Amino acid sequence: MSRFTILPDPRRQNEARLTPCAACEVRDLAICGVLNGAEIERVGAIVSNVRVEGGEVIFFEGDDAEHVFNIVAGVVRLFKLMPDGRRQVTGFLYPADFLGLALSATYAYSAEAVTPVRLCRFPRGKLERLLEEIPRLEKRLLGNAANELMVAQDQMLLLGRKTAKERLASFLMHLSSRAERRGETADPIALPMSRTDIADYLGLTIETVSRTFTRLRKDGLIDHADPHVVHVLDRGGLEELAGL
Amino acid sequence: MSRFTILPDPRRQNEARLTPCAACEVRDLAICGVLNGAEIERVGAIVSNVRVEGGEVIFFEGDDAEHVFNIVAGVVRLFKLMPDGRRQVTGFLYPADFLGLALSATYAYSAEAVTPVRLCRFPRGKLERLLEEIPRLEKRLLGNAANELMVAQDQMLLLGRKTAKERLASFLMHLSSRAERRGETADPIALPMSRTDIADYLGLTIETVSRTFTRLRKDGLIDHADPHVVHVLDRGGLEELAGL
DNA sequence: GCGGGATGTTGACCCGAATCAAGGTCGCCG
DNA sequence: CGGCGACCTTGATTCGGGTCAACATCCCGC
Repeated sequence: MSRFTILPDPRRQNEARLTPCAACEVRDLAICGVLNGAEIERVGAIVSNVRVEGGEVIFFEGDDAEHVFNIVAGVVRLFKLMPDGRRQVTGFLYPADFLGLALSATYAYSAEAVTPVRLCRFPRGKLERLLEEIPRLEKRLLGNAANELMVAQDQMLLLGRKTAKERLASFLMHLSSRAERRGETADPIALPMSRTDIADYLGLTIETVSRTFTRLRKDGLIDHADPHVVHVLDRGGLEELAGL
Repeated sequence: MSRFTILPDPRRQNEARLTPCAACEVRDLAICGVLNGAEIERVGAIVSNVRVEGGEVIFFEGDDAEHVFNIVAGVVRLFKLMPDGRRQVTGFLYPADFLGLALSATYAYSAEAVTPVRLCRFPRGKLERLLEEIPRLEKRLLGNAANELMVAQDQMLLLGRKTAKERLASFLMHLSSRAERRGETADPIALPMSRTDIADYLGLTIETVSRTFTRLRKDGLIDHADPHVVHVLDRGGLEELAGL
């Protein structure tokens, strides 16, 4: 019934208790980065560690929003579905990203693991109580939300007004600069998601995504032997196309 | 140089001081709805009343984000521009809506008045200090942001996956239910914005918007003698089309 | 009341991306 | 190691919405 496995190995649970949030590998980048030692312990007391296999559901649009999450490792896709199956991917989340903020009682979108994922899970009620006591954390969440809104507006511009080539260039530049911000390499861009995911994110079909990759390659802007690794050959040209 | 006129008539300024935020006509619907008497006075001490003519700029993307605003009366459009002039309208704001939340030092989008507008203007720094002292207000802003994010995701689905007919139906249902929430009539839907605005909001051209209005009319879903007033003939059909 | 600009509608045609269809590549399991 | 299924690429054709163009309507100022 459960959609994820709480780490079942007692040794691991123990390990989680011994090296909790204080030693979290994404702490500084995540919302927890604003917390001091005493505060981080309080957070540690309410979180669970959760694993989800690639392709598995984390939650569905309409589910009771009982938890919020921080991504510790792996990549997650968020999406909305129409009754006839049309899908719009609204975002890809990476380690340190926050997931599940909902005003209403239910989630407004679905979340699935793209790769195997490790999540830090907060019961919503307990987190809300913690927010009362740590205004700095609430401020951090507000900053987060403002940032997500900015990204969402960029995405609306992309979906409403850009051509297929511009969309793909924007997507690649976006991934590249995010990787850089996380301290990873900006040049060979890793694409953990499938062509279908990319298409549903960019408002295109898989065929158009594939053809557009080929066009960018023929134009000398990128190179890719492996469909999931893209080498940037002409960053300036890509940025130009992306509209930056 | 200034893009707006602070009420110049001393009688009015006086009036504003005598009947300030406490008597604000949109107070309950706006973020100020969470404030008590003493708090609202503190807000009243930092706001200015501002008027903007229809078609005038409120701020441009890239401007220093010195103020945030509450809309008291009128309709505002938010949009992003590409270097070649392509425009994406990211939202229409109505009385009681909050405007200008920005994490960065500059606005991430432009705002213009669609109709003549009255704004309540907060210097950003002063509001931030107020937020420190009134956590309830910050919580309200967070709720606001979460809500805007939900709307933004719906809009991404619209822009990425819906047909022209579905987009227009979604738009009309959206306006209608917002009007209802503000206590206005849900049936004759007022469209204060131009076809160009609607097109740039829905990721279409004005011609397609116009043709699609005609199609909805021929399908018996709506009626409109005046292009800025739409009568709903078949709400169920529109909702179905909109995907609800 | 009349002329002109802004806004909206309609028609003819075109084009970029969708659809339909066929292979290609890779990895996994028997 | 061979076959099957998932995923990606490429080609041929179609189609929804864009572009270009003409015209209608309204409003505003003179």
